[in-house]
Amino acid sequence: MHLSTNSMTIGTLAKTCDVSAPTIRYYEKIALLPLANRNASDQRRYTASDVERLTFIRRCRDFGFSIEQSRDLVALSNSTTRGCSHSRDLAAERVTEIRAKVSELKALEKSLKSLVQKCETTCIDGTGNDCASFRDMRMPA
Amino acid sequence: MHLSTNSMTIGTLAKTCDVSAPTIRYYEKIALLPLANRNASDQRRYTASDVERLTFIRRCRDFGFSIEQSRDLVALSNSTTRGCSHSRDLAAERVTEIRAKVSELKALEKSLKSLVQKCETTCIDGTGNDCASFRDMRMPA
DNA sequence: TGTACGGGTTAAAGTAACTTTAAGGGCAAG
DNA sequence: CTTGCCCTTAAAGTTACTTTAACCCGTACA
Repeated sequence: MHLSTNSMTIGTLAKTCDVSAPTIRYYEKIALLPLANRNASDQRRYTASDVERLTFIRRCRDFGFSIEQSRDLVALSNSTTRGCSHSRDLAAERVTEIRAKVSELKALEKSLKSLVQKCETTCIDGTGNDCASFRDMRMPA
Repeated sequence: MHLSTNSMTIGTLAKTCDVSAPTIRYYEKIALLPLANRNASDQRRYTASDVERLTFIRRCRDFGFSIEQSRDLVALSNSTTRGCSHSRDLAAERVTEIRAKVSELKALEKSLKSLVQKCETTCIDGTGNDCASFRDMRMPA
């Protein structure tokens, strides 16, 4: 596999940035990535700047930003005239959301653990109908 | 609103169990709920046992079980012959998944916070291109 | 009596963010 | 020369619903 940084195949770009080739085509279709250059056989060829852009997008997605938010962030990160304070604010918002999600999940973990606990202490050999956990889960608010 | 527990409308069931009416119809379509009884005007009518079943499903979903897992759990919870150990195991698995998700999110929170931090200390008034955070995010692995 | 309102009904399309499938072309190695 | 891997496209599938369009029904009010 020849990986001259100046004309990577989609497969190479995919491996380099750790996304799938269909996802790259999908990103192109929704214009998150620009239309790729093509070689004589009409195959997409990519360069180092594509690696950078896709890596940036991948990071955004890893950070939990939506496609549309990632699109904004790409635009902001390429802007020479606008500051990055908007991006900073977006990131700060994400931090808040993530904190909320973490507490939510912790509460959920606790509930589930007590469900398991109850199941273990009250109905190890019982039937579903007798299971205390199930009984409680069928009770409306 | 007459809410004789013996013939609730879909709207009443929805409110009681805190799910939307379209969702109830959807659950019926995918056979997570049985075909509802109809009144003379062909409208769905529900009873207390429907409230129990839907509440149970709602709980499963709140616990983060997929529709298919919830379907299993409903079947298990209604079984008179099979124990609930399988459900207990499913719940225990969820706990593990949730723990992993929590650590993941915490790590993410940390990264994002340092991103915000960097942005604040190095480029409050800079352009996107100069922003240290952006620069780093474009660097492949 | 008429009509406006707040329910209910259906099927179908939209959503996010891809993944999977089908059906095919190109090219290098064995 | 054929096997195998990579590439191409468009379209359908996925999850768990939500939204929309177009309609029916019973009742409360003027």
